[in-house]
Amino acid sequence: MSTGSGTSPNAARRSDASRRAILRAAFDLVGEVGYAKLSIEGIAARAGVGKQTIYRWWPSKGAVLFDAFLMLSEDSGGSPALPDTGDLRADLVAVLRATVEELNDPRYDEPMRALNTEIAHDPELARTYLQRLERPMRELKKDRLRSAQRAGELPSDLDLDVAVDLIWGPLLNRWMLRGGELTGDYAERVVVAALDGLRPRGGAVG
Amino acid sequence: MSTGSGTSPNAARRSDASRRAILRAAFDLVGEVGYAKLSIEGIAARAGVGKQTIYRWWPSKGAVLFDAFLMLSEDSGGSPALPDTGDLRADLVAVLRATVEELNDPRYDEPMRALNTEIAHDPELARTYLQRLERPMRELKKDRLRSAQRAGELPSDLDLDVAVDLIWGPLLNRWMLRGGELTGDYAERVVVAALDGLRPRGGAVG
Amino acid sequence: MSTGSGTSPNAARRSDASRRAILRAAFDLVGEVGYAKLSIEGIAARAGVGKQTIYRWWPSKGAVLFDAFLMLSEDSGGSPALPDTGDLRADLVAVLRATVEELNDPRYDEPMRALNTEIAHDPELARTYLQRLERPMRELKKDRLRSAQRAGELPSDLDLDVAVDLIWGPLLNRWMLRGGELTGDYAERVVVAALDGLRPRGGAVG
Amino acid sequence: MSTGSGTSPNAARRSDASRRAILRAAFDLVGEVGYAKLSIEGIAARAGVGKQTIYRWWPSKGAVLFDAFLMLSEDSGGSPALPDTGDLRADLVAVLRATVEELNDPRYDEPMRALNTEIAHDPELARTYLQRLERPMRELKKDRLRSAQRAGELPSDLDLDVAVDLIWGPLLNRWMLRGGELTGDYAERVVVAALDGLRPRGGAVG
DNA sequence: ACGTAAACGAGACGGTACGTCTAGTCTTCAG
DNA sequence: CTGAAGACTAGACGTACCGTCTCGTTTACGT
Repeated sequence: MSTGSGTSPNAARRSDASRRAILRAAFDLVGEVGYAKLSIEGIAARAGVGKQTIYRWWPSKGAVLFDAFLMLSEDSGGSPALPDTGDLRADLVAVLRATVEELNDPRYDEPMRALNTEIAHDPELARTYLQRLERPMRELKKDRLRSAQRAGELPSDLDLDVAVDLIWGPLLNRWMLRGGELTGDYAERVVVAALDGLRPRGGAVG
Repeated sequence: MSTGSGTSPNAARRSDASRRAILRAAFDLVGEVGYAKLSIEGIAARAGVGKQTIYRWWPSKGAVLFDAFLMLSEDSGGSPALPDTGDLRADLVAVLRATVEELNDPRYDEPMRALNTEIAHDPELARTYLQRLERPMRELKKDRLRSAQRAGELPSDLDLDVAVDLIWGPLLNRWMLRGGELTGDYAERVVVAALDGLRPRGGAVG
Repeated sequence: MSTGSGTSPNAARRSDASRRAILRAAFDLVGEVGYAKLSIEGIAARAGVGKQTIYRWWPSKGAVLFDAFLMLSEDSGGSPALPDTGDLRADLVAVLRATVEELNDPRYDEPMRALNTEIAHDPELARTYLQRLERPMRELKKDRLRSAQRAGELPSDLDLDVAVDLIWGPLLNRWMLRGGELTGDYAERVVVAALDGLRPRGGAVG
Repeated sequence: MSTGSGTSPNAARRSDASRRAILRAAFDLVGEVGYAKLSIEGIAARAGVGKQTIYRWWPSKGAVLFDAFLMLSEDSGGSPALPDTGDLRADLVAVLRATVEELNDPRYDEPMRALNTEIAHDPELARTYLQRLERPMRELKKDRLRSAQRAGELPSDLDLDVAVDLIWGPLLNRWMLRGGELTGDYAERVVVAALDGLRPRGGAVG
C-alpha cells in the first residue's frame, strides 16, 4: 500500500490504526495549513504517532500525501465509469462541470495542488502516481471515448491519449496556474472546441 | 519591477547591483540544487548580499524567482512575435516543437517547474504572473491566431482564449505532471487534433 | 566632552541639540528597556537622529551611556561636598543611607548597573570613568575624612584610599551582586564596623 | 544541575557528553573572545552541538555561563576550608593574596567579569548564584571567623556577614570597576584596616 | 502462558534555514 | 561639508523541522 519501494520492515506487524491516522492527519492538515507549512512533525503530532512511525513506512512527505489520496479514493470505492447517455458532448460537459465543481471546492483544492506539486518535483512519485491513480482514471475516460467510437461519434483511428489530453488538459492547466476563472461555462466551451476543432468545418455540426 | 505590492521602502535608493546579483543567483541556484533546496540564505550568500536586502524587497522566495524570470525575459529583449508563414498548422507545430525543446532542456526545466508550483500555491504571485508574463505571451499567440482569422484559416467568431488553451494546455499539463514522454511528435498530434477537432469532418481541409 | 579619543570630526559644527537629545534618549532608554536591550538603533530613533550621528561622535554604546551620566551630573551642578557636622560616624551613616536610597530607586538602579557593566568590560572606558567621575567623588569623600583627621577622629597616617574602599566597597558590592537586602540599617552597621574594626578594642568606644 | 527552574524536558535522557561540551566551550570562549562577543551560536559550534540543545536546557546565555562555573567548581572537588593557623590576620592576608592572584590571572578574569555582570542584570540568576556559589563560599569564610571568635580574636557578638563584606567587599569592588591596581599589598592593607578599624585604638593589640 | 522480537509513542540529538534584529559602513540628499 | 535618512553587508537571535537515534512500552507470534 505504501509508496516505498525498497525492502520493507516487517509489514505484517504494521499498525493499521496508526497508518490510517497518519493519512487522515496528512490530508486534513494540508487543507488547513496549506502545503508549504505541512510538516512531518505536525502530521505525527496530529495523528498521535511517533515521527519514526512515519519515517519507517514512507520515504517522503509527498509519499504520505499520495497514499492519503490513494486511501481516500479506495475508501470511496474507486472511481465509477463516466456517464454514457449516447450523447458524447453532453456527457463530457457533465463530467467536466463536475470536475470544475471539485476543483473549486476548497476542501479539495489545496490538497490536490499539494499532490500535483509533489509530482512535479519528484519523478519517482510521478511514476507511481501515473500507475496508481492517473492511468486508471485515464482508462475510464478512454472507455467513454471508445464507446463513442463504436457509436460512430468519433473516428475509429483517433489517438485516444491525445484526445483525453485535449479535453482535460486545458481545464487542469487553467486551474493549476489560475489562468482565469474556472467555470462550467468554460468547460463547455472547451469540450465544444475540442470536438469540433478550431478550423471551420465543411459539413453541418452536431 | 518587484513583485511586492504594499508600501515599498525608499525604492529610489535601491541598489541595482544587489538586485541583479540576487536574481542571477536565484535563477542559477534553482537550476543547480533544485527548488526544494533553494533557500533565501543560499541566494544571499551566492549573491554576496545580506539576507535583509532580500527580505526588504521581496515578500517570498517565489517572488524572487519570479522576478528572476522577468529579468531574464526582459534582458533578452522580450519575446518576439510567433512565426507567420501563412500556414497556421506548420507555424504552430514549429512553435510547439521549440517549446518542447525548451521544456526538455534541464537548464530551464527545473526553474520553470519551481516557478509554476510557486504560482500554484500563491494566488498573489499568480496574479502578477498573469499580468507580467502570461498575458503578454498569450497576446503573441492570439496575434497569430487573429492573423489566421484574417486569412480565413480560422472562423472570425472563434474564442481565442479557449483556442490558446486548447493548443498549449495539453502540452504544459503533460510536462508538469510527467504524463508521458514530451516529444515534437506529440506536439504535432496535439496541433492537428486541436485544429481539426476530434469528431469526423465532412469535407477535407487544407 | 566626548569619550572618544582619536582625531575628532570638526567639533565646531557639532549640533549640541542632537548631542543632548542622544544622551537624554540613551539614559531614558536604559531605564525603560534595560541595558541588554539598549541599542544604538533605538537611541537614534528615540533622539530623532541618524545612526551615523552617534557613530561619528562616540566609539561605543558604553561611551554614549557614560557621557549621558556625565551630562546629568554636570547639569545638576556636580556633586556637593559631604556633610560635616563634626560627628564622622553620623555623617557617614547619613551619606550611605542616601546612597542606599538612590541605589534602591529603580530610576537609577538600571542605568548605573549598565554603566558599571560597561566599565567592567571596557578598560578604556574605565580609565575615563576613574578620571571624570570616580576620582572627583572620591576626593569629596577623602575631604571629609581629612576633616576628621584634623579633628582627631581618625589617625593622621590613615591610608585614605583604603578607608574609602572599606566604607563604600561593601555597599556597592552587595548592591551590584544582590548579595542581600540593601537597607539603611546595613549601611549603618558597615560604617560602625569600618570605624571600629572587627577586633575587640581595648579602650572605650566613641 | 541546570539553572532553569520551570518544568524541564525529559531530563533523564539528557546527554551528559553534550552538556559538558557546552559548558566547557562556554567557559573557554568567554575567555577567548570576551563576554560581549560570546554567542550561543559560537558555543554550539565549538561544542559540536545543535543550538536547540542549548536552548532546551538553559534559559539564557548567563545561565550557561553560570553552570560552566558550577561545573568547574564541582569538578575541582569544591572549595576547601580556609587556612586556620591560629593567626587570623595572617590567614586572611594569605587568602586575599591568593584571591588577588586569581583575579589578576587573565584565564579567570574575563569569565568572572562576565558572570558577575550577568548576575548584576539578571535577578533570577543572582538568586541561584547566591544559593549555589556565593553562600557556600561565604560559609567557609564565616567558619574561619567563628574559629577566631572561639580563640578570642574576634568578639562573640560580631555580625559575621558584615565582617565578610568588610574584608572581601573592597577587593572585589576595586577589581570589578578597576579602581586601581590590585596587589597583594593592597589586600594586606584592607585586612589590617578591617580588623583594626579606621579610628585610633586605645591599646595596642596582637 | 510465555518469551521475544518488532513496531510503537515519545522525544533528545546534530543540523539547516527561517524571518527578525542590530551592528557598523556607505550613499544620497537638503540646507 | 554637515546632519538626517536609510539601504547596505554581516551575522546572532530564538524557533521550527529535518531525519536519526535511543528509550521504555505494547503487541502478537512461535513456541
